[in-house]
Amino acid sequence: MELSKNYLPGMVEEKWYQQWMDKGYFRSKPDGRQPFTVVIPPPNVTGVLHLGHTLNETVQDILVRRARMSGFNACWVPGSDHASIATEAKVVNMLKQEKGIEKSQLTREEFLKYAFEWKDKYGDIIYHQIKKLGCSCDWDRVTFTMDDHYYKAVITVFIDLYKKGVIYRGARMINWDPKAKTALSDEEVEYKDLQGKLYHVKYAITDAAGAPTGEFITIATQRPETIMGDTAICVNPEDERYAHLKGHFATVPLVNRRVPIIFDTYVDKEFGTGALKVTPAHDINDYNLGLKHNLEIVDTLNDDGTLSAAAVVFVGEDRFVARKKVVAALAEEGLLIKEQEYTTRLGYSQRNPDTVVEPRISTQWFVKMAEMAKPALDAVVNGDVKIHPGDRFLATYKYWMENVKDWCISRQLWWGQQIPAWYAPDGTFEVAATAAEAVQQFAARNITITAAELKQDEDCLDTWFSSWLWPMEVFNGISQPDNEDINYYYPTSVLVTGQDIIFFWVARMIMAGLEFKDVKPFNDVYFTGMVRDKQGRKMSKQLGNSPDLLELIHSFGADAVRFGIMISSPAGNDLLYDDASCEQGRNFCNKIWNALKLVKMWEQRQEDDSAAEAAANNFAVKWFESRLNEVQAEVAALHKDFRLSEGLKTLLNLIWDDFCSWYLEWVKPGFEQPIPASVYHKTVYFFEQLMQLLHPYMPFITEEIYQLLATRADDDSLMIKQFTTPDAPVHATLLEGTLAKEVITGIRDARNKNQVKPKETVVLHIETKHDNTFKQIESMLAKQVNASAINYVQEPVPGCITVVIGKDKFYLGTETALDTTTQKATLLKDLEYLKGFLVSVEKKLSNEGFVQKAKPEAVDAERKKKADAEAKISVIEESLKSL
RNA sequence: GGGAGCUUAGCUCAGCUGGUUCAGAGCAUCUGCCUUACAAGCAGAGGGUCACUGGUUCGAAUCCAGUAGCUCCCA
Repeated sequence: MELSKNYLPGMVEEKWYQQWMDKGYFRSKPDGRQPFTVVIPPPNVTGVLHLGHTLNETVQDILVRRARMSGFNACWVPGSDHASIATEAKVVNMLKQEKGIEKSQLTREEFLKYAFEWKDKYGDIIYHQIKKLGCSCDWDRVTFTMDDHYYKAVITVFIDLYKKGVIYRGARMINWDPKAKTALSDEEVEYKDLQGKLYHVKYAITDAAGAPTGEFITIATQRPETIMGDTAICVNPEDERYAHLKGHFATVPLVNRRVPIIFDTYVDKEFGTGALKVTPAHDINDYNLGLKHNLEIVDTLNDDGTLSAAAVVFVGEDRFVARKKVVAALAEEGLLIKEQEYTTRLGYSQRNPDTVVEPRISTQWFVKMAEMAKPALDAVVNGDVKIHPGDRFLATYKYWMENVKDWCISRQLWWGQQIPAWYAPDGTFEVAATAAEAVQQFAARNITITAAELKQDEDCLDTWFSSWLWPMEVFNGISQPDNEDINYYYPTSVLVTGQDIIFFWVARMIMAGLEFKDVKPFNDVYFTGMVRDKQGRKMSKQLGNSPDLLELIHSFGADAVRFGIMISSPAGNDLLYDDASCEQGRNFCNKIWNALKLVKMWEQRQEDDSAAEAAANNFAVKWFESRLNEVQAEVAALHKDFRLSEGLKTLLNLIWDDFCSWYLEWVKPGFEQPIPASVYHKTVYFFEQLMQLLHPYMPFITEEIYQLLATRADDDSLMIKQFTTPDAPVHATLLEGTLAKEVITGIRDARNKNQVKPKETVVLHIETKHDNTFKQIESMLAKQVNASAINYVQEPVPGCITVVIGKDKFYLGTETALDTTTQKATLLKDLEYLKGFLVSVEKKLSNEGFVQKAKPEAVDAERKKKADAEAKISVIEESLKSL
């Protein structure tokens, strides 16, 4: 069979993914084996996968594939998230731009139909991408957070928590997104530093009787447009400037409202003028002050961010337009004292990043968090749930858990699970799965009402209120408790996700798991870093620095992309993505492919082992076997610590350097020469082992090579081939291998430095006390340094290039005219280094503190180093003399 | 303002429980090679006061404290 010049990933990937699917290798069903369960962090159905997902999915696939090859019943559940607010915004936009339809023109049902169409389209794109990447998900288990059973589960959980008193409905200060016109949770608000202005405005004072005193009080505010909602002025009780104003009132400009002057230590005397305008409807701190001092609440904003009728002036104007107008009006009335530059922090909506969030009082549904937080905190603190890497995120997690506030879960949206609360015309309500059940519950309270008279709550639930059930409900753990799957697969093994959703998702999943199943949702959490471009910038559509995954796969191959993303991604650290690392992956594939071509060339050229060649090659085989065993153990250890990037690097070196550059060159027969059969079979075996180790990282090329190396049975696939336990490596052999490499490199360097042409052969004379060591590697040594003959000598050979490696000396007989100066320079440099080294060792040994206090092993080691260095020095000195 | 992390070669990063497996890898650079698997390659080479200042110790890139700069999270 003719093998192509370079590795061509396209066909190979298509072919193997289809075969794996056809064979059902991705599928998992409960059986006697131990499960290894991973649930995908469901991507939002808002768009396509980006490199962050690529990293995530690759990490999961590596873990899952390795587990599957290690005797576990591996199950990776794919799926997607309905992403309530984000998707609804996208659908609303799409309807407006593509069809000219406003959301307000549609009924809820009509809108949801469009939303589901959107979800089908983008869900499919996402799944297609995950497949192209080679992910071994169980596609029979695809779950969407709005599937019927999932919907039901969310409603069940809502009702359950409501009945337990954990969910409540009430008017609270919440974060309002005026663009999406919905409430948000605290976590959905992102703060940005901004240059703003502080306006100093004076309010006229009246006495207790209402008569103007002619005095003014000046306040400083960043938000003059909220003045119309002021219901008090507050000063610090210890502030002497204002002490005389006790019992007085102030007049709110523009609306002439008479408001009390109150005293509270909350106000910072030093800030601004020391006097604070209190607007309980539009600031969380003012709200709290208002509660404390029983202040009136005047809500001057509409839900779209325009001023409401309660504002009296500038009604209907947008809040930012109103600000300008208010400032102008105040200036006109002579009430604006000054404007001052001021750095402030504004909250923006996570999903509508241009929209400034308004603090607003609103009746919403909340989850009490404090109770649930406690066990979830303990689970992580006592190590029941282990976070990787290290404890880096423990402090953050702890802080959030200990200071957690109630979770606003209602959203004024349609795309999501509709809140199962049923209202009677008088406003009283019952929480129940259906209207019929609600009717019964009303009846139990002696209220007779029909289902038709009931109105279901219009709002839907926060997306995260469904996502937090993910590890359970993908196995129907809530909707059908105690089914076979949930009992077998739960808790899941490891969760792989970005550190940015530690609170949104990870923390809440732990709470939900403990609350509803009394069992943590996963044993380990592996946080990946954020993918940035090579300049360290976040990937964003605006910058256009986010590569398209399918295009990357198309130009480099899926394995190369997986390689590229993994090679530079230490756990938890951000990674700077560069196409160059995919190129490196592609080159690696090509290297492996070419090694295959070489080995396949030998297939027809095997000869009986009787030839002396077999024995001569014995060392290479022995050595690589040990190397392989050594690395196999190393990789296993790295995996245990989730150091996947290191694992890949280790395998890259093993394959490229040890296998291709050393081993294959050592066993390579001469041009069109035969190869001993035993060596050939060993080589194929090693190659298979290497492919198996690499398979979790680069599944396609490894399977392809495995299948091409030998004729395989129909059900023989690398994907499901089980790992065997490595033997212990032979230490002495490894050392001999290292020595062989050093000698070869040293001699090659000497050839280079002395400008011996690569094609010119040399005669190699070895002066050593260990002839046997070199005799077993003689033929490969000759091949590697292009020596026509090897002799053993006791004396320096005149007229040769002298090379000293360790305690052995090598003389290269060559036809090239010799220039001893370069040799001398090399030797002198080595000598200088060794002498310096010897001095430092001797210094250590003559230090009494060291000899007395250091561990005896350390002292022995130093003594050995000293002897070693001395021996090497004398060897070099001898050589120098003979030059 | 509170918390966490980072600072090692031109660049991106490894360096676990202090001691030649301790100063390493990959990219980039330089020098030779179109050697019959691979030029997307091969063979070599050069390059670092381990941010700074102290401390602990016989011994510090590694442990501790402080300083500076950067990043992230929270208010």
